[in-house]
Amino acid sequence: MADTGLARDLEQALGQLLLRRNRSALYDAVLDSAPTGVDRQTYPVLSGLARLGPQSAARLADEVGIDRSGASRYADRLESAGLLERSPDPRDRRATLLALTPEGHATVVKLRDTLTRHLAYRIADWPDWQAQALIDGIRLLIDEPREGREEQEEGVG
Amino acid sequence: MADTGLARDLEQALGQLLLRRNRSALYDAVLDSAPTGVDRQTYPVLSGLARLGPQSAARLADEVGIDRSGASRYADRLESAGLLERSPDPRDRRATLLALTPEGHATVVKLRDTLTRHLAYRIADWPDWQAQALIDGIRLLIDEPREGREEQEEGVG
DNA sequence: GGTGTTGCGTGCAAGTCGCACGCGCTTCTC
DNA sequence: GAGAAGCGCGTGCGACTTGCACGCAACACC
Repeated sequence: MADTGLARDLEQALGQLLLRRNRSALYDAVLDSAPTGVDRQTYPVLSGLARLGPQSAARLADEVGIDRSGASRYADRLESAGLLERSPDPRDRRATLLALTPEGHATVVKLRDTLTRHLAYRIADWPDWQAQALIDGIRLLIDEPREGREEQEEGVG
Repeated sequence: MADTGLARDLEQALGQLLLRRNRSALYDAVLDSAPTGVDRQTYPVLSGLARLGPQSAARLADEVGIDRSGASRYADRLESAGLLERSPDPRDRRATLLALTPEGHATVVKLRDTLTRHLAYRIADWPDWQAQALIDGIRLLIDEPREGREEQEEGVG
């Protein structure tokens, strides 16, 4: 069982990781070369949609952690960039389903591949167990806080 | 040596962790109960100052990853909240040193302790090696991108 | 059929972010 | 030493983001 010294170290490390500088270092280079319509704001929406599949704006906003209004606006951008399509939900004509177009899907795949390559380069010298432990640790860390939720689909787009 | 499958998993896990929702889950509860002047924007400045010791606004902004103007403005807030003091640098009268007041220092310590307690609770069931591997992994991940930099002081406030 | 609820998209105000400017100080050059 | 060039700081400003609140359309319940 982990003691408080470890917790303190983790707090420090996590704090560093979440600093804007380091978040940017991990993502900006990739996103700066992203196609029109994709940027720091819209990428999470795009990526979340790939993860969840066609979804309502509200559900998507909740997944990403932004306001519904933001999700709607960013969907506008992605839509005019041809990466996303709105279609009425056949089951509920109030609802609008947001779905990636083939181009949108291809974009997500390409961006993810680029990110993956960057990361692969960065962890190239690590032993496998170290990388695996990092992955497991992160997953443990972000799975727990979801105590309020039940459904836990993890479909990869 | 880590292969690309691991990199892909890591990309997915990291992406999730950096989502606004999860970042918020880790920090918002603590920051919402923070004293006047401390919020999502000013906390990194406060914390960075504790880490680096008295520093110029420019250096601090670089550390946190925001613009100098932002650092200056957030310093204003922290200053009027009594958590930070500006003093002219005796070596260079252009420069202004930002330094925590005793109250500021106490605030950082308190907030860090709270964060640490939250994390300790969250990792309570983990085996030590898992927590340690997560910490090491994060540190490896954020140390590498600093290739452009030389100095690497790690003083804890 | 009527009433309350839900999902959506937009208007709006507050806040954030980064560029660019002007001012004071330092450093360099002669 | 005196002038010029460079640097650090704080602020004005415009573009953008963010979340609340509203109105509209559609559903659900009685």
